[in-house]
Amino acid sequence: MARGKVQLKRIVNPVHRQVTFCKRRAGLLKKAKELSVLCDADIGVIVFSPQGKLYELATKGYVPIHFTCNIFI
Amino acid sequence: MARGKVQLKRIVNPVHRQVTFCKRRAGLLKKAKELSVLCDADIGVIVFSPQGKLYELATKGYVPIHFTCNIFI
DNA sequence: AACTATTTATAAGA
DNA sequence: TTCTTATAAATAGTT
Repeated sequence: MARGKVQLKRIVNPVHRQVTFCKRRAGLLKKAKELSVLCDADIGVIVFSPQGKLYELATKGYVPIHFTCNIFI
Repeated sequence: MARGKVQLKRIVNPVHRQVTFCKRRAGLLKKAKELSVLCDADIGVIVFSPQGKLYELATKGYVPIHFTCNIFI
């Protein structure tokens, strides 16, 4: 986005990919929380790394989403 | 964000809130899809309106998230 | 982990 | 209510 347009395909370089993953994961969470507050909505964001690790969850009132989705997927 | 900073609290005006909900919901989904593609991650985004209606889901490979979360939450 | 140059998202307006 | 545009926010590349 900044110094160069984003190419919408998998980032090949592992270091670059990891950095982008962290940055954009934080950005996505922030956006989700903003939407939740601004519009009075409940939102769950579930992110899995390629290794299948559950990374985060943003929700306003549904804590059970965490466990439910984690178990059944 | 544009013509005026965002106030991070519930938008009182229903029309304004609905418009913002639609716009930001689309934005959140786009961001989720980008993160998924760029970083090879699986992501689920679940949005409930204040009335409890399930609005969308963005995921790369886990269609079952839809049904699972919808049922158990 | 900080810093910008830019791109992207979007609030307000048309 | 879809389109525009001025501006805020996110972030790619860099340090």
